[in-house]
Amino acid sequence: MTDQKSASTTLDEVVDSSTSSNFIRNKIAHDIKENKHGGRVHTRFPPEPNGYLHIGHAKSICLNFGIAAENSGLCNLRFDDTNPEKESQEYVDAIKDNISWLGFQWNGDVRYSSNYFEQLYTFAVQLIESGKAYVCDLSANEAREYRGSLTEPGRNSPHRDRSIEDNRDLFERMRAGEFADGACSLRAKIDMAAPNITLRDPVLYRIRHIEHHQTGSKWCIYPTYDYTHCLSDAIEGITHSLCTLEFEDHRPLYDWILHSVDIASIAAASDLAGTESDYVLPEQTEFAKLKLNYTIVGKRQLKEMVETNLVEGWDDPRLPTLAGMRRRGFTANAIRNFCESVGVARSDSVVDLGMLEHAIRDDLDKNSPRAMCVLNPVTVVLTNLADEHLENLSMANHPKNEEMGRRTVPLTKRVVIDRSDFEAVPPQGFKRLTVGGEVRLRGAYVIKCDEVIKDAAGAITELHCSVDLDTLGKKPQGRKVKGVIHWVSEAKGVPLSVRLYDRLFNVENPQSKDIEDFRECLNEDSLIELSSCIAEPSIVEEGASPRYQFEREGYYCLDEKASSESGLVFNRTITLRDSW
RNA sequence: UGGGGUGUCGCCAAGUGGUAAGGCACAAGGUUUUGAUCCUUGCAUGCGUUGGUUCGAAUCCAGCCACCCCAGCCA
Repeated sequence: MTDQKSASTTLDEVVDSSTSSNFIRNKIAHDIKENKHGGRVHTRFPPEPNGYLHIGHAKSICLNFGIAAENSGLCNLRFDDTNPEKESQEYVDAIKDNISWLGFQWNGDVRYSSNYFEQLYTFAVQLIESGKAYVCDLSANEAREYRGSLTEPGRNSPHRDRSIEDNRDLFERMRAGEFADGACSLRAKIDMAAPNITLRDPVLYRIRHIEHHQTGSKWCIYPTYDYTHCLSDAIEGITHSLCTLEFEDHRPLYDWILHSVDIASIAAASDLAGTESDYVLPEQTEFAKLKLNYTIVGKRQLKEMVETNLVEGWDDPRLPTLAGMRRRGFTANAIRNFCESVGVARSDSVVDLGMLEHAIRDDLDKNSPRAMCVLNPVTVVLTNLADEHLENLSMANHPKNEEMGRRTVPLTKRVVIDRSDFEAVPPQGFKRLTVGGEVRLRGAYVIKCDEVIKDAAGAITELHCSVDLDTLGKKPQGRKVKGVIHWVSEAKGVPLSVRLYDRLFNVENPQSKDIEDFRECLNEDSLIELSSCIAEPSIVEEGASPRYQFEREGYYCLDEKASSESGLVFNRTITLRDSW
C-alpha cells in the first residue's frame, strides 16, 4: 500500500494552491475535526469500464484524488464492473491510462468490484438469513407493474414471503446456473409503498449467463450497482463516497444495505480488518455533474458518435474525452486547473466553454515555446537582398521566460507570410501589410510593400518588398511601424499540415429537448485541414517541442498519430485570444 | 399530481445572522517587435418571489414560483 505521505507529496505538486472552499471540503474538514473516521480521509474514483473518460470524469477524478491529497488521505481506483454486458478490458486499460496521464496515482493496486463478488455473495446470504432479501420470480416487466408509479405505491411481489430456507436454496441455485437469464432475481425486502421508488424492493442480483472481463465464466449472477457500490466502499474502508446528484435518491438504500449487513462481518472483510481504528461505515455525498455548453458529455452519445463515425474515434481531438483532449494538445495541468476553477457545488450548472479555453491558454502561454508557422502562404520577395542571402537570426523561445532559450531562424530573399496579413484595400485599423505600407517581420526587419504581382486571373502570387536594413533589433528612424507579422523562409521552411478544430456543435445545448437528434446541430466546419502550411525549421530540429505557440496563430500540438514519414501534422489546440 | 434536490452578476462560485469573495466573459485605459501575454480600472443598494422574525436577513421561519433527478434485473 502506498504510504500516505508520498501520495500527498505527489498531489501537492499537481494541485493548484489557489483553492476556494466548497461544501465537500467543508464537510471533510468538519469530519476530521470531529474525528469521525479516526481522522482518516479515504476516497475512491469508481468508473464503470463501459466507455472512455471525458471532461466530466476529470472533475470527479480531481475532486476525489484532490480531496484525499489535501487531507493526507488516500484515493482508490475501483472499476465498478457489475454489468459485464457493457464492459470491456479495452475501457479498463484506457481509463487507467487517462488517470495516470491526468497526474494522479491511485492507492495500491487497481480494485474491481468483481474482486468482492464472493464476499458480496456471502453478505447476500446473510441478508436472506435475516429475512431482508428474497428471491423473486417476477419477470422484469411484471416487476415494473408491481413497482407502482411516481404517484402510486407498489404492490408486494407474490414471492415476497418465501421461507428463508427456500430463498437460500433458490439463491444457491441461481448461482449454480439452474435458471435462465431473467428467470428470477434476488431482491431486498424493504417497502413497496415507499415514496422513494429506489426503496421498493430493489434488485440485488440478476442472472446473466455471460463472460465477465475480469472473472470470466465464474459467475452467472451479477450484483447490481446499489448492492455492490456501498459494500465495496465499506470493504475498502472508504470514508467519503462522492458521487453525482442523480444518486441522491439512492443514499437511503446505500445506508439500508450497509446497516442491514452485520457490521462486524463487514469490518472483518474490510481492508481495515486487524487495524486498531474502530470501523466506521462510509458515507455518500453528492455533487453536481460538470456540464459544458457547446459540447456533449454523455457516454451514450459519445459512443454513438464514435460508432457511427461522426468522429474518428474516442481520441478524436474534437471530443471532450480525455483521450481526445490530450491528442488535441490539452495539458493535464490545464484540465486540473479548469476543474478547480469550476468548483464543486450542488446546483445544476452549465459551465461556459470559455472557462476551459482560458485554462488551456493560461497554461500554454506560460509553457509553450514560440515558433512561426504560416498557414496560408503567399510569397514575399525581399527585393534588396541578394539571391543567395541567408541570415541566421536569433529569436527568444518565449517573450518572458529567458530560461526557455533561443533558436535560430533563417531569413532568405524569398519568404512566405500569411495571405490574411496583406490587404490591397485595408479596412479601418488594419495593422498589417498594405501596398506602400510598412510592417515588421517578427524578429527581423521592417519591410515595405512596393509591388503586388498577380496572375492572369488576378490572384496575388507575389509581393515585392524592400527591407529597411537599419531596423534589426531597433526601431525605424523617424516613424512608427504599427504592425508585426510572422513569416517563414520559403526555402528553409518545413512543410506541414495543420488541423483546425472548432466546436463540434453550433448550439449551446445539443441535448436540449427541442432538438430531436444532436446530429442536426453538428458544426460542419469543426475540422478544417490546411495542407500547405510552412513552418520555421526549428520545429523539426534536435530538441524540438511537441507543442508550440505558432505566433499570432495559436497553440499547436504535434499529432503523432496522424503524422507520418510523408508529412507532419499539427493540431490546433486553441487559437490565441483575438480582440481584433 | 408522490419523493428527492437546486435557485447569489451573462457563465461558474464563495458566503451558514453583522451589512455581497474570487474566476470566466465583457468594457475602458497602459505596456508590448505576437491585434497575444501582462498591468490598471469598471462591472449585484443586490442574493427566485412574497410575507414574517430581528437593532440587523443571501443567511432564520412560512407561503408561492421556476428548474433538475427518480417508475433499468444500467451505473
